[in-house]
Amino acid sequence: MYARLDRFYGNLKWWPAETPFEVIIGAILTQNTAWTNVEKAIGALKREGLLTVAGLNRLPEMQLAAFIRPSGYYNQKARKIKAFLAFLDSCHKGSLSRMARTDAAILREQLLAIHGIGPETADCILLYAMDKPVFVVDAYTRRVLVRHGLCPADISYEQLQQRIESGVSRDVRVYNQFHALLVQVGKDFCRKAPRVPGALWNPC
DNA sequence: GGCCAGGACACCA
DNA sequence: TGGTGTCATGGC
Repeated sequence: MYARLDRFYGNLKWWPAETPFEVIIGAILTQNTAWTNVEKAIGALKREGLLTVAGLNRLPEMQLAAFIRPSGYYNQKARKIKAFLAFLDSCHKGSLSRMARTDAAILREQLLAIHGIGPETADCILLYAMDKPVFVVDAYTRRVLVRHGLCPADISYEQLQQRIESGVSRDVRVYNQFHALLVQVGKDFCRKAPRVPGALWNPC
């Protein structure tokens, strides 16, 4: 599947961000949200020169919420971003490069302990911002694999992650590209099933 | 006007 | 432990 998708789409060059910090903020903002809405929020922060650790640290939570309003759930997400910044400051002296030198398994546990960072967001940060070999499981990954009969629908996050990681090379570039490919093919051919029982949707 | 989008958490039985 | 409600905007 990886080889076929890679041939079909080519290098998708994920994550769409200019800096590791932008990856982290994007990972929080994209929770249950269309990426086009995240781009508006990221753009608003960039225009004001606020998309830096120092910039967001000095921005009050209420004002941050106003900037990221287009991404939806803006009050929740502003709180989550502030929670991450507090973690970065207390555990890694505010340094992303220092954070990146932390062992992947330990860092994952640290991230999961932060309010608003669950398995998928933590793994996005580990893979796309910290260059750790951790596969990101998301709604598209699950949907595409379930509809190909490659895993049961009720498989847990960690079980599905394990299954994929054991099937491809343990390589940051491969994990990066494979996740991007699954999202792309999911968007193109495997939309969410309609609520009406028995109704048809685009089969993969 | 309704559905959906690259989740996570609080609350309850 | 698992199910359900909540958070919210923008595009189709």
